[in-house]
Amino acid sequence: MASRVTIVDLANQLGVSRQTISNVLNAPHRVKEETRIRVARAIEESGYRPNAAARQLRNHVSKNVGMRLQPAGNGISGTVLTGFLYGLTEAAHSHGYRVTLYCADSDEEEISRYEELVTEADLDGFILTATHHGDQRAAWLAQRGIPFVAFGRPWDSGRDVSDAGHSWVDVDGRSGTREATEHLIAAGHRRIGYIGWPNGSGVGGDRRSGWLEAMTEHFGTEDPAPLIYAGEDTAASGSSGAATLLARGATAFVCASDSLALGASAYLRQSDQPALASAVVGFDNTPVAAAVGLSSVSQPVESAAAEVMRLLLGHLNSPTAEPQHVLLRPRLELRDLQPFNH
Amino acid sequence: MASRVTIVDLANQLGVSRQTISNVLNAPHRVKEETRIRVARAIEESGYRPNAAARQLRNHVSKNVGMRLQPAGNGISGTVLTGFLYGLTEAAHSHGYRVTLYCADSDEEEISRYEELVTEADLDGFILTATHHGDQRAAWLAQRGIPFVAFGRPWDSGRDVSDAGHSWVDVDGRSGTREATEHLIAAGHRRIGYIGWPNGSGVGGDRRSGWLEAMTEHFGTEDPAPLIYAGEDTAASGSSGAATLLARGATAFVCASDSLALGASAYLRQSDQPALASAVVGFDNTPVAAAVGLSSVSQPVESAAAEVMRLLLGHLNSPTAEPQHVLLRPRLELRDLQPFNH
DNA sequence: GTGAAAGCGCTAACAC
DNA sequence: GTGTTAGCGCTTTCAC
Repeated sequence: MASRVTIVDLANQLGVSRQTISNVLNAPHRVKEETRIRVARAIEESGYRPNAAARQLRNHVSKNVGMRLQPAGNGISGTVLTGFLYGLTEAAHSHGYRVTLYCADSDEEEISRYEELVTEADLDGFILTATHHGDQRAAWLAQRGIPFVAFGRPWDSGRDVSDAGHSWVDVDGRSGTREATEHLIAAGHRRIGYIGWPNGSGVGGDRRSGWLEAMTEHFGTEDPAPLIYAGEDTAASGSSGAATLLARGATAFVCASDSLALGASAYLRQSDQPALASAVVGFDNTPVAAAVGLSSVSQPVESAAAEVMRLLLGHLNSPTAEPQHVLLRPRLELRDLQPFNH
Repeated sequence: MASRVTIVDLANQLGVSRQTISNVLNAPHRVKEETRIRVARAIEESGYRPNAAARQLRNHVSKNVGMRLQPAGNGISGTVLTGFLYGLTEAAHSHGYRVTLYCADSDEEEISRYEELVTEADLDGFILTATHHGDQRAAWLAQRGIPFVAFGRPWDSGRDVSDAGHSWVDVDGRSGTREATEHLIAAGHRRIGYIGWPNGSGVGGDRRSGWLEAMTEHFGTEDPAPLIYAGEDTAASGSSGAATLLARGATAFVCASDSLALGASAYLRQSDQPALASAVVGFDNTPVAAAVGLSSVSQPVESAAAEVMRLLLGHLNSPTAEPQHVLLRPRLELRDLQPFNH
């Protein structure tokens, strides 16, 4: 038991009222400079820390924000989530906030968790992932004036609904695949294939559109359809994609994920044009990409987290703040392909 | 603002004292059955939730446990961490606890974070990862009687120091590679190679020993050294390992990681014995393994988290509880190798 | 600019 | 068994 020093101890010790200590901390301008310095120094030396519970009881503010953790497989998980969470925790800390985690199996359950966390633990705000148009959670929170920011644009059956009435931060997948495509164009490629997922996923469509944009811009009139392959998110599907598109004359490949890219590059390495294996770009810059030396579009997850926190603070500090949207540019991580199958 | 109903509202409404309400919640045996039921029902109907801050202020107990998030690359991260965190959050919730995250760049910084989180936010306990012998953090916490449990045995320059004076939960890597090896033996293999990391890492040594044990047990007298390959944790290194060991007559491969296994299987597929590619087993069952259809040893991270929480609760409820150690068996996830490079 | 009073919502201790 | 008293540590009035 560290003997906790309270505001009263400090006040007695300094011969001032506890209110003065409180003011030094919360409203420094109301205190005479001289007193302020004397008190501040004493706080420093004594190791006094204002008790969060007492503050929370008084203010109904916990300096805590909540984020739901999805079971593996749903929404973001793995490396991207880890990086985001790390960034979020750091950003929160640097603003005097903490991050509380919670789980839920459905949106309904998440809402009852909100109810619990807000009334019981006074959580100040939330970070949402995987929002969609007409999201019950967003509506529930908005209706009660509980601040929140989404990581990820709200998608609705493949369409981006950026005009949603709430703040969000996202990574611009389109810009990422566009940059990847342009990199390949600059390297002399002209027939660049796109290996992705079937229509319907917002993220998938977004990533595809960057490739499409670059291709259209540079090689305007050609029909892009023959250079597109869509399948499930596995390496096997990536291989099939590479095989299919190679047969159609593709010499380079932009992929919607590292799994697809892994399969594509593996296929190419053992094809009759193994050099093309290094003309494959993946997405998300997962550890696989690093392990095999695959170029990949890297999401700036920590910056995204910092932005999320920044917007959330805006809402926390002024409840009437307008929703804001931030779209971050990913970075193309270029690597030399490791000759890992020979 | 949801109109919060407090213990006083409820007491007035029911015509009992607030203490009775409190008793129904915290010491039901002291309340007459009839009253208890009446109060319990009213609690249910009114949606009353005891305020955490008030409770915390009174009890110096926050019903919150803390866990440090490591920046990507250090210690566990990615899928394993995500799964563990999810399991931890669920387990905590089911016992009425919440999980608070924090960051630190070093052990020293983590300790100052403890100080802050304990005195300021009344965190009740902590989960440690990557503990080692003579860990400052463990000593600091133990000295102050702050409950904690480690995920991972304390390793000291490659040696397991299971006798550490604190509770831990870990996954038995040895048992995992042993099972993988025995699976391959049962499939008719005899010369089974091990592709791992250089000596020095506790986890690496642990995983290697399972293979060694199984080999020694089944093929006693043979010198295992020629069947071992050690390199960095990349697919390229896995390929080199497979090439080297294949030349020495290996027909199957147990790997310390999925990255290594990925490289090994890719190498084998394009070797003159492509069928051997399916005689490769990885470790950690990451998304790569799933994507390429690689068999892999899977850590029961959610059970590990549940166990961590169970031990932590033990310490939370009785501060004098003896340290306990739990070693969990991983599971061999068998997959049919996808022909992803053709 | 500083101090005094009051109360946030809860529970341990005690009295009834 | 149930009610009363007191106080956890803090901050927002309001006097001074």
